[in-house]
Amino acid sequence: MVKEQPVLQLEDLQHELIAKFFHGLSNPARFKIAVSLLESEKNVSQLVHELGMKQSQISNQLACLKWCGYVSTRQEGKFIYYRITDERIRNIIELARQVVADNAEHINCCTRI
Amino acid sequence: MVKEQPVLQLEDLQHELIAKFFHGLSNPARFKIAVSLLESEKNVSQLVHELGMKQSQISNQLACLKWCGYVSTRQEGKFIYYRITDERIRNIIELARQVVADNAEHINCCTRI
DNA sequence: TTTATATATTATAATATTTTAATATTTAAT
DNA sequence: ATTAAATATTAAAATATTATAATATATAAA
Repeated sequence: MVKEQPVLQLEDLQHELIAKFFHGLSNPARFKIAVSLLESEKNVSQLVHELGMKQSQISNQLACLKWCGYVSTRQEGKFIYYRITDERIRNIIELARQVVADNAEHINCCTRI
Repeated sequence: MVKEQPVLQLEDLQHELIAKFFHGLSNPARFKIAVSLLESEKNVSQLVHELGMKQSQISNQLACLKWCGYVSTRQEGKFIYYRITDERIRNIIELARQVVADNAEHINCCTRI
């Protein structure tokens, strides 16, 4: 009666982690940064210009993505280049793109999210 | 000079839709509901008991998931059964589970998300 | 060693999301 | 027709997230 509790808690924790993982990709700014970095590694200034967002937002969202392991960095002089750490991110985004393509209207008009 | 603008805007919109799609799975309650429904279709009461959440939360999150096309329903008397609409959701979650398994520490300790 | 440029950090105001309680609606059984 | 059970909706308080401006830090060039 008590024995299964720890397993359930672990599973619960795992689910919360995965939800948190999705949360990383759930913000439009972060998502666009991730998609852009899938193309090639880029430094902060390049992202600022390409995406037209404020530098502080790009930096903040990059910090978030890095902290969660989505992206890694390398320094080259003054510049810091960001790249996608795990190529499986590409697969996940591609799958999501397909699902969304078939459900765009639904998702677009949803006002509860 | 002006010609490419609409394409960029469309792509931007598409990215926002995909981010919104991820947002659907980014809430622990919604994510646990989705995972549970992958196992089999379930009615609201069953989810309430299984997940130990308030009925109004389950209903609200189900409405959200339904609105966005993640789940569909069928009625059987007083009961409304929910099921996952698109099996590709399963693949996306499975991929995410793998990535998270290799990055659990990172994601877990992330305080910026 | 100043200065300029690139990036990071912090604080905060604005906004969005989540949870909950209360209430409404729907359906089936009495 | 009433009642009870299942589900949905609403509104509001609590909480979390986001965007921005201001500031700090780090690096390289002058």
